[in-house]
Amino acid sequence: MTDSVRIRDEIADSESLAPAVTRAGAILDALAESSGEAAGPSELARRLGLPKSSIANICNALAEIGLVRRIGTGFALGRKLAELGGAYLASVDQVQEFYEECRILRAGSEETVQLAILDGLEMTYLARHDGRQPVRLTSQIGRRLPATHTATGKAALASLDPADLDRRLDGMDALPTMTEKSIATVEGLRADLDVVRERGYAIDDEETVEGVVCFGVMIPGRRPGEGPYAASITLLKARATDERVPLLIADLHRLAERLTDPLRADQRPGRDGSVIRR
Amino acid sequence: MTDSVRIRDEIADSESLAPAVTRAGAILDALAESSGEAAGPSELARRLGLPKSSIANICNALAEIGLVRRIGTGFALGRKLAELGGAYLASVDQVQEFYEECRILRAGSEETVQLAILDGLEMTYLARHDGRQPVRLTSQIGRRLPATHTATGKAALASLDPADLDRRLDGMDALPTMTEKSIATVEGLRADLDVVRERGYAIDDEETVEGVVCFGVMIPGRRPGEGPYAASITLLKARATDERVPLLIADLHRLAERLTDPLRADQRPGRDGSVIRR
DNA sequence: GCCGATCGTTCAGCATACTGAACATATGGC
DNA sequence: GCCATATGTTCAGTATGCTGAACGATCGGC
Repeated sequence: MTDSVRIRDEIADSESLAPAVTRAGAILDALAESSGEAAGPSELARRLGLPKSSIANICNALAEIGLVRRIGTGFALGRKLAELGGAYLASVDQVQEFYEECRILRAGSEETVQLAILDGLEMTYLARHDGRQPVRLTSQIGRRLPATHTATGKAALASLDPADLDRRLDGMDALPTMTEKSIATVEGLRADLDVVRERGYAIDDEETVEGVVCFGVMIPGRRPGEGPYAASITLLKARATDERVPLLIADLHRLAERLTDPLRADQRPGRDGSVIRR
Repeated sequence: MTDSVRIRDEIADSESLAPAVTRAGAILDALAESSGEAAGPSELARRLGLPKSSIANICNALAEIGLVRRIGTGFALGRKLAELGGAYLASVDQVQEFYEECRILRAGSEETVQLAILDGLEMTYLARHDGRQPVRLTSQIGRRLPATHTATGKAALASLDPADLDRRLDGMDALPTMTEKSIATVEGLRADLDVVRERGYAIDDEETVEGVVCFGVMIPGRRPGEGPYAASITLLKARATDERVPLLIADLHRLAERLTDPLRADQRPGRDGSVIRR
C-alpha cells in the first residue's frame, strides 16, 4: 500500500471488464457538468481523452436506451435518467418516510428540511421538504455538496468510526472553502466533529452560503455498508432565534429517531445482523 | 415472413455497436422494475436471457461508476442515478420555469400541478408543484403513465400532427385500461382527442384513478424533435366545482403560455427555425 | 450433520467490439 | 463566393472484451 504507483491518468478506464460501461459513465458525468448544453462526439473525446469513434458508438447506444438524447448533432442527458433517478429514490425507504414525517413536525414543517446521504466526502441530497418560507435556499435533489462544510455532512462524518474517517480524509491537507467562514483545515474539521459528537447535532453557520445557517443530525443506514444519511434544517440566519432553534433541534432529533430503522430500533442492539426486510 | 426463424428473442441486443452499454440499460431497467429489491447476477441473467458472466462484468462496472450499488451480493439502483436525474431535470428549462410560475398561479397554486413530457405513448412526469391539499394524489417524479388515459397525455397527443399520431398508434388495437372509465379503444381515443383540440384542454375524469379528475394543456417543445410537454392540475372530484374549474383552466392556459419558448412566442411563426438559445 | 441445489466468481479461447485513418459534410473568415 | 478548419460518420484490421464451463462457497431440506 505504500507503493504509490501511478497506474493511469485519464478516466478510470483502468481495469474494467466492461470498459464501454465505464466510459459511458464518464460520458454521462461530462454531460452532467456541461448542464443543458449539448456536446458532440469530438468535444467529448477531447474532454475525456478517448477515441472519437468509440465515443460515438457509446453515445448512440446510450441514446437508444434513452439515457442521453440527441440535440441536433450532439448529445445531452436523457429523460430515462429522471425515470431511473425516481426509481432509485423510491427504493430508499428513508426518502418515503422522510416526506411523511416532515409534514408532522411541529416547528420544522415550516422550514426547509433536507435528507442526504454521505458518499466519500460529499453529500448527495435525496429529498427536500419545502416549508412555507418564500426564499428557496436549497439545492436541487441529486445535487452534491462537500460534506466538510454542510450540516448534513458534518453530522454524517461525526458518526463514522475513526478508522473510516481517517481513510476518507487520507491525503487531504487543505479543504476547498465555499465562504469566508468555511472550515479550511483538516484539523479544524476534526475539532468541529468532536463538538458535533458531544453536542448531538451539527451546525453550518454560513459555511456554505452567507446569511444561511443549517442544523444537521445523522440518520444511520439500514443495510451493512450503506453510508450514513443525515437530515438538516436550513434557514436564514435572521430567523434562527434563540427560541426557535431549540424547537428545530428537537424536531430534527425526532425525525432522526423516526427514520432510524424501526426493526433495528425496536430490538436491543446485540442481536445478530439478520434483519428481514419486506 | 412465413419463415418464422427466431433470430433473437430477449432484449434488443440486436445491432448495437456497444452491446455492453445496451445491456447495461436493460439491467438498469430490470433493477428499476424490482424496485428496492436487490438482484444477483444469476437472477438478472435469467430475466434478461443473457450470459451470467457478462451480467456480472457489466454490473461491476456499473457499481464502480455508482449507477448501481451492491447490496450484499446483489445489485440495486445506485445514488448516481439521483445525481444524473437531477442534472437532467435541471437542464430542462421548462422545469425551472414551471416551479416559478406555479407559485404565482391564482387558483392553481393551491392544487397539485404537474409537468410531463410525451415519450412514445407514455408520459414521463418531470416536475410537481404540491398545493396545500393534504392528500398526495400524485405520482413521483420520473414515473411513467400511459398517455392515453392521463390529462397530460391526451393534451400532448392532441397536439401531434396526424401522421405522427398514426405512427404512434400503429398496431394498437385495444388500450390497456386503468379504471372502468378509461378509454378502451383507439377509436374512442381519437374521438376524445378531437374534443380536446376543440375545447383547448384535456380532461381525465377518473380514467387513471377513481375519484380523481385532472385537466391538462399542451406545452410545445423548444428544440426540433423534442416531444411535446404538458401540464396538468389534479384534484379530488369533489373539489372540481363549477366555479373552481374555470379558474384552474385559466391558470393552466396562463402556465402554458409562460412555458412556451419566449423566443418562439415573441416572434411571429413563419420565420426560419434558427433559434439562438443561451 | 450431511447432501443437493443454487449462487457468485474465475479463466482460457474465440468471436467481436474498438481503434485510427479516411471520407463527407457543415461552418466561419478574408 | 471561396477556402481552411472542424465536425460527424464510415470502414477494415486487430487487439480485447465476451462467453461457457468449471470452481468453490453458501443455503435450505429430508
